[in-house]
Amino acid sequence: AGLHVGHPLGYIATDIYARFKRLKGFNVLNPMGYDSFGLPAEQYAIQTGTHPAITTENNIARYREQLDNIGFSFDWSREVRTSDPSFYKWTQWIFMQLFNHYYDKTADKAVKISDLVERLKTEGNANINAVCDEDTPSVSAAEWNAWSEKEQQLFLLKYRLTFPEESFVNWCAQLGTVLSNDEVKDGVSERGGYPVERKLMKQWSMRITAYADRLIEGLNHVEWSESLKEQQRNWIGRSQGASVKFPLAPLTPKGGDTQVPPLGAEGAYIEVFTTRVDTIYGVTFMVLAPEHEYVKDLTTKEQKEEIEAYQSWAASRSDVDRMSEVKKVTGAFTGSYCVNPFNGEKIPIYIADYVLAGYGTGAVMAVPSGDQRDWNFAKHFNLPIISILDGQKDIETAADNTKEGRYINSGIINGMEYKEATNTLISWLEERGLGKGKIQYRLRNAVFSRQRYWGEPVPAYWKDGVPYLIEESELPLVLPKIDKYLPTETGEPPLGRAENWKYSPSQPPQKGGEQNSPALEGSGEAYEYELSTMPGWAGSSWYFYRYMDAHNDATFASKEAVDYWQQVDLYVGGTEHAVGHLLYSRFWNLFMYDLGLVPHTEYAKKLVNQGMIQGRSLYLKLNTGRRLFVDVNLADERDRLYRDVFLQMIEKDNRFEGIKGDEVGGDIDWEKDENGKYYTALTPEVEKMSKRTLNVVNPDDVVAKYGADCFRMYEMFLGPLEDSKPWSTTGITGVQSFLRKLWSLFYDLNTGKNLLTDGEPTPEELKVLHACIKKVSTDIENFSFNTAVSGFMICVNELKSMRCSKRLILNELVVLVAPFAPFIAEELWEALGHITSVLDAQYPTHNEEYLKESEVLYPISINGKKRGEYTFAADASPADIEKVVRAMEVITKWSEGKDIKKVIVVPGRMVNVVI
RNA sequence: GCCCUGGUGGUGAAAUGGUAGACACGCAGGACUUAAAAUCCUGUAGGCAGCAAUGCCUGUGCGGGUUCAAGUCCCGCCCGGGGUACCA
Repeated sequence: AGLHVGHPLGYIATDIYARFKRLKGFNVLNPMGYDSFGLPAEQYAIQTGTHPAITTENNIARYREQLDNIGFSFDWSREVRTSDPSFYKWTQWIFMQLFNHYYDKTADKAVKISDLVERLKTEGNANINAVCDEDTPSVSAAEWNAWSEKEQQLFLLKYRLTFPEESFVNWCAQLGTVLSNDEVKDGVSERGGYPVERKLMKQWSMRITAYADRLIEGLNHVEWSESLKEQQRNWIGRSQGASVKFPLAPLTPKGGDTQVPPLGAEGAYIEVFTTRVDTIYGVTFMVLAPEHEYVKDLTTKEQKEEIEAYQSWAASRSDVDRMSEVKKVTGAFTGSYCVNPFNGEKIPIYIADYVLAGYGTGAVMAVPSGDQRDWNFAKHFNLPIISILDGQKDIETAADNTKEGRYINSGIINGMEYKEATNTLISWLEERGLGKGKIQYRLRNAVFSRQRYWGEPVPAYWKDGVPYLIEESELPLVLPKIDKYLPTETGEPPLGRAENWKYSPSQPPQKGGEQNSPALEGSGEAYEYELSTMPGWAGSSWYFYRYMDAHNDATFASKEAVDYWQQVDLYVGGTEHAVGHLLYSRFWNLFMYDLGLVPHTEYAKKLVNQGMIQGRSLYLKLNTGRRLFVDVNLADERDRLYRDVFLQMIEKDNRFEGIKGDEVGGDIDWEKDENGKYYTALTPEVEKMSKRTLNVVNPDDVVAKYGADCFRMYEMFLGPLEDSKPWSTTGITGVQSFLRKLWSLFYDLNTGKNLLTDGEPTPEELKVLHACIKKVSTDIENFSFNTAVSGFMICVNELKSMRCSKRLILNELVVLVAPFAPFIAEELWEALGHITSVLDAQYPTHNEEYLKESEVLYPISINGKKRGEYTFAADASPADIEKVVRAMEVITKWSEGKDIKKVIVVPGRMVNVVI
């Protein structure tokens, strides 16, 4: 449907900034491109059979028209499209690099997998300190060398930065794709409302967790909003603590009849993760998640009924339920016990849904004296609460999570303070193999497969159950043609429909243009390509580098180009990308940095989150209680819908089928206006602009009515860029009349006569101009565009009241306005007699001399010596001056021997002396 | 619950710790006009006093505090928006 007025907000801001910097003499790269893979075009293809590439092409043409209408200074020669093979060639290339590297913790960077292979050959993996799968076994050089090719390759997958693995996904059979948690609402897909099931699938995964620490650390070096950085930190969720094994007390009697060997046997244990191992002597019970795998075997006969009832109740509760009932304590006793390894205390084991199966080990050691949730639980189930710190408050009324004080009732750490105690306990655990210091992250590896058509093909094929990459020289691996954009009958992704979608080492795929792989005539081996495609975030994770060298066919961007442009100085986008795109792209950037491909650990120096422009939608409330959105353009300015308009509308709109609106007394209450015409009052609501709510405002319409300059300035004038605000044109006349006033400095609006004069500017005129230069420049640098617009208004109003049409003044003013209102600036620039474009002008700098407030300077004598000058406002009254002079006498007396740097006097206030 | 944000006129909003409400909308009054539109001018936080110029008082969600001086900084609350994971 095209862009709405909310979309250009950020583009206008960056365009103003780009033009401003260009006028200041910088070489500015202000690009635009399209992240053009994705589900909408694919859904449309499924419905209509139109190839997504065609839909994409049409939409881009539409966007381009709208963008051109607003006067952006984008460098279109650098335009990128993520769905273009010449672009995704490099997305695939980066994927291959990820496959060919692993994360070496000692070097703290990505290292070639071939280096790993060399080491495995000679020393096995005993000394390899790398990020890898949890279940990676140790292997000696001899074992490695004895392995088959397949065994070796499967082993290497445990290290590669991208690798296939079996994982649970939200599978929606009707959409034929995997959905994110976000796309699933109440067990059905958000789009279409189809059922969603948990299904185990082989998915490509990205080992982003390898970069968790560096992703956190890097946040300290970028100018991003605190809230955004905080969101990323929380998403990565680093917590430092320890894992502790609690041996199980002998089971008496055993409840379940399944056999999980470790349970009840010698050495069986429950492992927990804790950030407060120092409180371990305060542990009085253990809580497992209801879904914990041990629960069944831990439950005694007597408790079986209660536990099972609790488990099924917990399973029925949604996350929303769990969160809204934070204060209600629930749980059940399993009947079993474990043992505190430090003091041998017998600890009862409970289950409760405040412990989540998906985080840590799904088990918590409960310390009611130090944790409020544990405390509530202990009170509810009448469990003991032991104080373990002498600094702790009264633990009979509430828990106290302090770390202050010395430990009591705490065995080997009695008398110690926090740090020493923690270290002592961890060493104790590590010596006995009962636990260790551990850092836990919330961040999970990122699933990198989509069972869709409209995405980048993964440049890999399968041979004997092992994935191999195609040759780099064979890139791009172009999407094949398929007959329908749906999964195959056997449940394979859409690419499974492509004919001859196979890799043949002897006959590599042809390059350029959409095609299937060559027909595999006669001889030669052929292997199945990977059938899933890459997710939407693949192309968007590195595209900013492509702008630097958009047409390079030899590399993603030449070294010269990357060295020249370095990094993104200013990145404007919405907060919705906080933990998706903005995290993945930082991850890829760090990886590319490790490979020496890019010069910075962070690719975006400054990031600004623009707010959302919301729409005002209108509801029609029917007498039946139904609420229907009505196109905002059909209502009048008082939000009234007239009956004649309504009757026309319902003919075209099938949502109104069966609704009686053509007579009084039908489903709608009609009222008569002053002229006797029937209308009904609509109810307004503010929300996101969307097709569904029929509240979309097209920038083309605003531009047609007020002009692009006015539209640009008004969007800026609405308020701070970061704020969300509803769209409304009520104030646009203010900007419109500003532009008219600006014009009227050059031409008489009635006669069209040129008013320009050649006189020398007066000090007053210079002051007005230079105040404007100063204000507007600093406002742009601070991204305060709304106040910059105010600055223009003040300036023009003052020049107008001075009747100043002097070329020397207006010349500068036009350049100042040019970033905001490029069209009118160009015309006025020409009116001033310039033959070049205003784009080639130089941005003026202000001169403080012209901004001085006063004419009267009073020397101030301190300790008998002249120490400086004091400036009075020009309109200061003699009485005020006298007051100050008297004050200065007092100061002089008081300041003997002190070094006075500055004296500030505010009328009606105290005198401020800076020493 | 936790994290991040924000709370200022009728409205959108301004204010490096220094005369709160710039600028704009809206509204009211006036000028021009046969009239209207357009345009221009004046006024516009609240209260009290005054014929008036003007003067005084109160005001930035609530309660405290720091400071010569607080919308701004600190502490404790209340409410809105965004995020989230009851994360041990």
